[in-house]
Amino acid sequence: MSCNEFIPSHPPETDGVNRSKIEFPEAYFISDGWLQDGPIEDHFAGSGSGSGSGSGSLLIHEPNDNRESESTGIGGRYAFKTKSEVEVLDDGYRWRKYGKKMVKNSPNPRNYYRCWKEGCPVKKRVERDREDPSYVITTYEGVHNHQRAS
DNA sequence: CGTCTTTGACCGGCGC
DNA sequence: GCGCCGGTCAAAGACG
Repeated sequence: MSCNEFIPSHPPETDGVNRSKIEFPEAYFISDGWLQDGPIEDHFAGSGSGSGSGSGSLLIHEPNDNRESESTGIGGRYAFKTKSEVEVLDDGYRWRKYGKKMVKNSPNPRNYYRCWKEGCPVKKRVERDREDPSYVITTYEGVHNHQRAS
């Protein structure tokens, strides 16, 4: 509960644009890679290591522009690696923690959050970096169906 | 009193 | 067919 500058409650609505830029101290975005057991570091290493650490901005990349998922209820997936101590920051959306799970790949537990709003298919998954506890990997799934309500 | 958090257990899916 | 893992839900408890 110290540095709570900003938290991407959800990726910016990319209307036709599958690319957005957000001000962030230090964060990396995972594209289609997705968070799985292993490739995580690979993606981070490739995205951050190559362009240098902490450039100052976060580049959001939309893996698939197919909105077909709407039928299923899921919009898209977004993963962020941020240097933060807190995962739950109220930036306009409320998140309700609905589960904690220990992943074999990480000595740290994984937290599951869901949009507090009813009818909001948005889900959030937060996990601490395996080698950098100071870093948190936040994964957003879906798009908000309602306006930001606080 | 209300709200939100936390833990455990359960279920489903997938792999071998 | 069985095992494993991830994911979700529920209830209780704690705190403000």
